Amino acid sequence: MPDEGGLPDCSIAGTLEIIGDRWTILILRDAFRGVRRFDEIQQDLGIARNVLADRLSKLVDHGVLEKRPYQDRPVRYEYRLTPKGIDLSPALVALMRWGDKHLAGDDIPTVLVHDSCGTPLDQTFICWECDTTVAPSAIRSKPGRHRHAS
Amino acid sequence: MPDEGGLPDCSIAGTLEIIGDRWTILILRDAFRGVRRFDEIQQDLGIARNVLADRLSKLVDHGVLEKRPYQDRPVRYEYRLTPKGIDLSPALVALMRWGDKHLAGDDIPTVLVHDSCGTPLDQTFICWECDTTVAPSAIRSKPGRHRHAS
DNA sequence: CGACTTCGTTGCTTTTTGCAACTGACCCGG
DNA sequence: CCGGGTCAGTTGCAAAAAGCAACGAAGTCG
Repeated sequence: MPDEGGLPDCSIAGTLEIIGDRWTILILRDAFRGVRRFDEIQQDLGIARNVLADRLSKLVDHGVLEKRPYQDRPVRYEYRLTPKGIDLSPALVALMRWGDKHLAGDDIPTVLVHDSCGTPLDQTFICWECDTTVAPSAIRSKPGRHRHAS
Repeated sequence: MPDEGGLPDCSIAGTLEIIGDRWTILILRDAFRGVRRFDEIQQDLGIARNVLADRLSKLVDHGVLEKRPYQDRPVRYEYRLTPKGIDLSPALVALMRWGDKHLAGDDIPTVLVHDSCGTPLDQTFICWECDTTVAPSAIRSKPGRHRHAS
């Protein structure tokens, strides 16, 4: 993707520069699921090996994944989510939930539940001031701190 | 992307088949921001015209966008989000928030606020049983193989 | 009529992917 | 110590997708 001329006017664009291609989000999903080794990921996704190598190294460069040895005798590496990577979970979950609602039909592959009580979770917006959940229609967007107008 | 054999084992994969390419999410972001006409989108994103035409028609095919005339005398069309498309907002917001936190530094381009009180919003998981927000670390995923009445 | 606008399509070039074979480091059994 | 196996990539080449610029259609305006 061509550089948009310095800082993106929208954080979505910036985020997509890092994870916005056909495979990267799937690689991250695997990382969340515990699929962390090169061959494992490759087989799970059916991604070309060279492309996988490229995506992994970019994710490491961006600090989303971390490459670390998981055994010594033959040194083998795995790719683990960093805290920065783990912070992507709401995004992955949002994509999953959209697929559940609009694509999956009868067969919802995975449900997220509250660890302690087992209840399926909801993902929402919250206004701490009003102490209430906020529907998408009640959201307004405001320009943030000092930046040239669009 | 090759069909993964009928049922994706994960709704993320299914969702990405529809919106998981370099431009589509940006097109949707524009739709949310009110950028809805062909030339407007094309200029805003710098996307190639043929690619834009292709993405728009695919989004219409999938029922995420809707093509409708916005004037008659010369018939002109715009692309509007359907309810299905609007349902993607949590995903877009999650991507935006990640960019805000990890990429933008001091300079947060856009802030989402509660329409009625102006307070910045939070995006969280909620357990209605416990009536509490749930941190990502307290989320467990469960296979959801069977019908979960809609 | 010719110029201008909006929304694309067509043809061609460049970039990115996909594929399969190959390297290299290490282990193990015989 | 030799051949086979595993894991983590790399290399070279073909195929698919994206980028670019020019062209067209359908309508309005002057």
